[in-house]
Amino acid sequence: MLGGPPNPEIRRTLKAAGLRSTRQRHALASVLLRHGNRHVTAETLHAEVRAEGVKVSLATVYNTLHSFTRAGLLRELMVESGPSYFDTNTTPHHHFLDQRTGVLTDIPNGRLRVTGIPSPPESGEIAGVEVIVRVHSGGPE
Amino acid sequence: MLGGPPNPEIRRTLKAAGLRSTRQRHALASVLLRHGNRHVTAETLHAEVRAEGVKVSLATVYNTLHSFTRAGLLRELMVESGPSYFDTNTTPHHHFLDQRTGVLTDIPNGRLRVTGIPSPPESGEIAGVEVIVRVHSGGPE
DNA sequence: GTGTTTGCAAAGTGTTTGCAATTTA
DNA sequence: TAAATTGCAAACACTTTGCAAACAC
Repeated sequence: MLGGPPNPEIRRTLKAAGLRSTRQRHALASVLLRHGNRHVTAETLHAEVRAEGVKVSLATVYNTLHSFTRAGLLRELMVESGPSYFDTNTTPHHHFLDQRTGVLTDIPNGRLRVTGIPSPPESGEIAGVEVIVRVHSGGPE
Repeated sequence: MLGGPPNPEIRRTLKAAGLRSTRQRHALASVLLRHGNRHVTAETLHAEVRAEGVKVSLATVYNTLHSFTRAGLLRELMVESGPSYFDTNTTPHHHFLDQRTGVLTDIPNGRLRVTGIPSPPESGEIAGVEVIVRVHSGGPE
């Protein structure tokens, strides 16, 4: 399903990000951007492209995830110990973290507000605010 | 400064937490609880007790940090890739993270509010809300 | 004395890196 | 063909673990 000819739209996306369109990057971008918002780790993404028959090394998956992040195509989330997550939703938003399953879910940018932030120490500027709402779901009955 | 006789208050704290008062745990607790709120990693704490002349292995520091966390004496923060931080302030509060220096600072429990959290997926219950305010400070002139 | 804790070294995870071979533009 | 990218294996940072010796109660 992925060995075919390059998709011109993905090629354009990579170009626009200043990245050469290689077979590996194309396959990764294609999987990442195929559905809506996703939270992947290097391992899960690697498994996914390989399952489609594309040969990519794990090191390349790491490199590519970072390139994509630098290019603004992804956002990196360091939520727990364990692997980093990469979020295909790069707009400002926050997350639910299910403590039992480890699953991350977007909190849609909407009603959630953080107010009353005091001014930062060291005369610094606020670069971003991240909210994690830890949830414990009741497990399967 | 730390090789002396055990401090009875620290012994009591450990006892109350259901932990035997060993030389190592006593030294670690003593350093941790000496000043106000602190953010330590296993490495920084290890260096600190050893600088006081107490011999403790790094493995024991890790074990002890987790015991203390389980006992409610510390709170673990996983803020970035890199090492875990342990916070001696176990009351609900949030943090500034200086992106340049990596330094964590408490946001005192006060005006900061998170409002408009939608109900969690999977009929889960909210177990906690964590806010990280990323700050970029202007570096030393 | 008995069960707990320690320290070491080894193993484990997740990630990065050096570098030769390959590929892209 | 020049510059970028890949893949491998080795290195890396942080953390956990197995187990014998040491220790607290």
